[in-house]
Amino acid sequence: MPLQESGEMYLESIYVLIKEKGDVHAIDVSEHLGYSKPSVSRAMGILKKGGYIVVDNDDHIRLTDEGLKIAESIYERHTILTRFLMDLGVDEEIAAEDACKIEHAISDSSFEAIKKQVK
Amino acid sequence: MPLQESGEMYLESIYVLIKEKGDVHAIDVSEHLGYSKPSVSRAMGILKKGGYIVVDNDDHIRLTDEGLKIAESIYERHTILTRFLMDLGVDEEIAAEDACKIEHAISDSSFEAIKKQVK
DNA sequence: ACACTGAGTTAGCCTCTGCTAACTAATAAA
DNA sequence: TTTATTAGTTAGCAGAGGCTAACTCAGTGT
Repeated sequence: MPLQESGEMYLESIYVLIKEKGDVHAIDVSEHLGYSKPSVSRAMGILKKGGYIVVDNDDHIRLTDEGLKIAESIYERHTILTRFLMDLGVDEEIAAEDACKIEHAISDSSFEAIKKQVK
Repeated sequence: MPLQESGEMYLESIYVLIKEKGDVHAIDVSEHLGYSKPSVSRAMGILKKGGYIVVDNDDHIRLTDEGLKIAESIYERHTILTRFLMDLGVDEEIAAEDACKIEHAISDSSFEAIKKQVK
């Protein structure tokens, strides 16, 4: 089954945390997203089963190639959309919030069109 | 309780159908959105209870002032966002589809910023 | 050695929002 | 008149994705 919007959020979160601290546990994701531990635990189970992440014996969360590909693409959408809204004069915080909603929703063609605009 | 995203969709649909045909029944909403009759029936119950619509004895659906206010604002978002994406070169169909997702998600400030851009 | 803390999991609840099946009631057609 | 169609409703299922409560288990401190 294909990834839901929430799955993309979790992957993005993992990706960002790896960039920031190099080392991610479920608890970090939990704090980063403001979700409860069980919510994250279940989500990790789904991502594992889907082949998007791998969890080692020390509970380190790692992205698979597929997971990384998706996380990178969502993260790019996030940064570009945030920048785009900020360029239009929207406050950084609100821009990031809105980018977060849009990033999972729009088509490739709309995103590419906006991306061209930002450059 | 405040309106969910789906509630906004139904209101917008009712608004558009009133503009098109002047007269709306649940079955029209059902066909317009591609949802089953029971889904629409329940949604109408929720909108009624929330004071967004009124349904008369002949099952005509009518927007209340509050319902109209919201429907108009969503519809405006829809048209502006579609136009915006089309201005960037996105196909009309895809633009409308993406607008539909974005219109419920973004903040007023982001929308106003985009709106200024379109003018 | 025993108890506390922190992280992860399991079980199970809730809401939202789609769905089908099946009923009701009114109108149209044979 | 009896039947068929059309519209709306009721009952109940499914799955996504939050949540709390409570358990496990490892590492730390007294």
